[in-house]
Amino acid sequence: MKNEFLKNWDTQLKKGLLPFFVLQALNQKECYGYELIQTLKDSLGIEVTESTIYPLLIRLMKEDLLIHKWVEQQSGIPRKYYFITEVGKSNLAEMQKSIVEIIEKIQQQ
Amino acid sequence: MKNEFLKNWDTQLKKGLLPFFVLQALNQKECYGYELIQTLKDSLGIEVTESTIYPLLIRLMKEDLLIHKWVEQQSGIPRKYYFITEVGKSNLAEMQKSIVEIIEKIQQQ
DNA sequence: TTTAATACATCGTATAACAAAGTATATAAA
DNA sequence: TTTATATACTTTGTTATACGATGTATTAAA
Repeated sequence: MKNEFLKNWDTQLKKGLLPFFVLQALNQKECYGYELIQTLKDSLGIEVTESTIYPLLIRLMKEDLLIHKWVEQQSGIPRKYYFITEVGKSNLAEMQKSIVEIIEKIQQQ
Repeated sequence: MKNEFLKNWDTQLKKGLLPFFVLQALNQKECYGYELIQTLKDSLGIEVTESTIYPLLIRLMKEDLLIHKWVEQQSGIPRKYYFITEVGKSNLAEMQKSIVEIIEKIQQQ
């Protein structure tokens, strides 16, 4: 079991990595919010709650990195699908560069 | 020049990585606060201000990951040297494991 | 004598994850 | 039938932490 310090640290680390992982995921395939939570968990082992993901998606839309489209379902609640924009793609590319640099710094020490 | 989104993202990423880099640096060699700012910049290219590093060091001491010792100088202001504790070392080891896992996740996609 | 570098400290602000609570639909179990 | 569970989106309040701004003090160089 992780101690308080490590749990807290994990949370802070997530603050930086989550926007990157979300843009990365949406760059590969459009998703709706609830689906994204599953995707992050299944493919990356990253656990996020709805109260984290929905405000984040709203923020990324305000920054013009994402757009959304409501899609009605034959049954059940409509889904809000998110798509990465060109702005989103260029920002993601910058983020990838930064991440690669940081990884190199971590590995070279 | 980075846009607002990316500058902000850099800051958030730092929130997670900084405690790791600080512990890592102090694990290699004890430092005083002002020296640590130079070390982080010179060896990792990470720019932090005093209003970031001093509260962080205080926090890591409260968590028992660090201890400090004042060292008087022949001339000038006394220096507060920080040393990593056993608790600090074990937490750093956990952080290293997490970081390695995250790097693997980033690289495998 | 004034500027800059060294060295430590603190206050206020902004950002963002997350718990908690809420709304709504659909299905399976009791 | 009622209840629980899963799906799907939203918002409010709390908490953690980087950082700008500001302050104190010492020393050396311009």
